[in-house]
Amino acid sequence: MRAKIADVARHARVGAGTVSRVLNGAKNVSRHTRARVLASIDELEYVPNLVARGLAANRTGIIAAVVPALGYSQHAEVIQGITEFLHEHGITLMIGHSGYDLEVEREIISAFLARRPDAFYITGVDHSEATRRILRDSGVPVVEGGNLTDTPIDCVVGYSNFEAGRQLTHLLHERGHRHIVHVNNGSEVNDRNRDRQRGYEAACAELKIAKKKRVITGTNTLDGGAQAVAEMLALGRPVDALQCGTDVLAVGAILECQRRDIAVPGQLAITGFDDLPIASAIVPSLTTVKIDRISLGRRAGRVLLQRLSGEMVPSKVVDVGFQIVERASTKPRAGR
Amino acid sequence: MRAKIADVARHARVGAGTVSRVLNGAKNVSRHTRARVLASIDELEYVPNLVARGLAANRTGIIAAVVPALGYSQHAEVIQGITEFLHEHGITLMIGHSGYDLEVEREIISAFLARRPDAFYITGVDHSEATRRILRDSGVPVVEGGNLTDTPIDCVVGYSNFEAGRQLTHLLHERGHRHIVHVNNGSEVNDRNRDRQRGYEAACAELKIAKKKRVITGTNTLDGGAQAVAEMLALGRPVDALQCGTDVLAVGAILECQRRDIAVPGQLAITGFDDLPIASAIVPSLTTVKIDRISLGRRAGRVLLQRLSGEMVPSKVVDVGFQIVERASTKPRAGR
DNA sequence: GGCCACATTGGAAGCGCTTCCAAGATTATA
DNA sequence: TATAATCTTGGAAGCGCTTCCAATGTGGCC
Repeated sequence: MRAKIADVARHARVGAGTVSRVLNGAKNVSRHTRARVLASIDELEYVPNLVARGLAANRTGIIAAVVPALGYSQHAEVIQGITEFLHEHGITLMIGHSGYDLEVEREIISAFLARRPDAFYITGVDHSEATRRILRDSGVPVVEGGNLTDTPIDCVVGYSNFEAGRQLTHLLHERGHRHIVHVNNGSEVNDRNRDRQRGYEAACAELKIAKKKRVITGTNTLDGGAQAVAEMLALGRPVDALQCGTDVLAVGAILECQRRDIAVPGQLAITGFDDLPIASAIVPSLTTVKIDRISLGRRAGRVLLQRLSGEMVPSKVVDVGFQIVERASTKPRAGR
Repeated sequence: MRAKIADVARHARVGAGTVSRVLNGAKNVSRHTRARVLASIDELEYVPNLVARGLAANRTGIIAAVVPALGYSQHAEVIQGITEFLHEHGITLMIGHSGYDLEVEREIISAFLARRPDAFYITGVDHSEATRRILRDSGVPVVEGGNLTDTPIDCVVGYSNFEAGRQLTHLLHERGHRHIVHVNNGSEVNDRNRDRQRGYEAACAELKIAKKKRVITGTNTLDGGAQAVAEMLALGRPVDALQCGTDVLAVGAILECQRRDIAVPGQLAITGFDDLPIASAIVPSLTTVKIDRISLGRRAGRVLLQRLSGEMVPSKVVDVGFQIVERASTKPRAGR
């Protein structure tokens, strides 16, 4: 049988309360007693039962995270950042994925709540009213991640997808493009992609360039990107730039252009979003938006920790910024 | 305040034990009582506290998973599969990553054990002796995933990396290649990649083709694949095929060949491993090994569930198989 | 009608910990 | 040295649930 706190107490000839105090780093334990307790813990190979602690202390040391899908490295990286940071603080992550469905998201959050997590991380800033209410009522700190909003449930750590989309369009405009089509992933609509597109639309208005019918692809896949090229050609109007909502779409588009012998960026400039590893390796390399998601995750972890230690968070909204990386897929066309 | 079981009991005019029985689907509760309890649960919006249940029942309903890194979609997909399956059964996943470091893996497992998971999923079949001992001593069911072994800690769900590597080499041989170099990722050595390489070596021996010095790249990245091409050229011997340990390396190699104007598969055939989405989209499309990782995960979840319901598992070793997908990167060279 | 087997139920004990309170030990102060 | 203030400490209560045991109720059977 595993040793329990009473065994340690008996072995060290102290009360259970004292062992608990040693374990939790309370300062009012004499050096001598502490040493004896630590020795006993060592000898008995005692490992505290965190389930029991969770019940007694009403703190589980667990944080619940909900992402749309783990398979996309973007989300996985954020989770990795959060885990890395929190692990150092003895906190464990419980994970679920919603498949981009807000109703599923709500269900998962309800289910997680029964496990009494100390805090929640959820992806994005769009959630059903029920979700917002459940989370608010629970009184648990919540960090939303991956975008910005003025009305977070509690806190938000992200970057402005709107502004990034807007700046990309401006970049294309500066490079001489006037016929820019936006490619969005229709099947996995979410606030991040929606805001990127809104940024594009805002820029079009600012620049007074005609906003082309955007090409909606069925899925956020390489195939979707290829299909977008086909749809663009079918538009029957001149298009000189494709602003894709994700790198996956953009890479799919580049590869399709390779197959169709469309010169990139000569005939068609292409931009992505995410700076996946493939973005810098593909020929031509892809202009895109880079977000350091591991550090976004770590940052979210930090905020989570502050919130649950009761510390006041300096700001409800943490902007980790983004960086536009210009590469070959949008280089100005030589000799024009 | 949240309702607790005693509140429900009082409201339904029954004992707490009866409510518990209703909650846990015990059959010895009269229809009438059950209905009354359910009504009270509904009315009070009672949600059981799973932490307390975990302590009392000595079952937490949590399964711990340890992967090398979440950022690689392969692992994320397995996790997604496990989660999907287990969620339906009210089980939640606790997740950690080891960064391909067996010592870190041990630490994480120790830390997780304090949370009393009902079972463990861990990636791969290579673990430190300490890890194996800790897990054995804990008496918790363990599923190792992603490879096969005759000596699992408990159970294993995977496929034969050895056999896949071996068959790939045979395929290249059938297509007329005799100078095959294996590219492995040196920095993240793990049993899966090691076994793929061993399969290659076994095939070389069987086919009596000279085994070239394998090119070791520093990292499992696109850059690593590009570098492998450089190293291969520096070998100063004829090489007509590159058998890469992962799709990432293979794609990196294809892109480097594009830059260096090496015809694939004309001058050099290339194979990968994993069947990432990019494998079928890239030009030329990549011959690789496909594993349905989501269903591997679901399968692992099923075994986990069987193990912890005490059910006898038909076999300690579950082989989910793999599939070699031949694409353009190894098509026989025309006219020879 | 009496007895037994079985179904149903209430309630106490206990899961392993934290935390509060009160008591005892120690130190500072006069 | 006496007293107050402060540090340590043990131990009980309690976190919200499950589960066991005993008690009650129910019906069948002779």
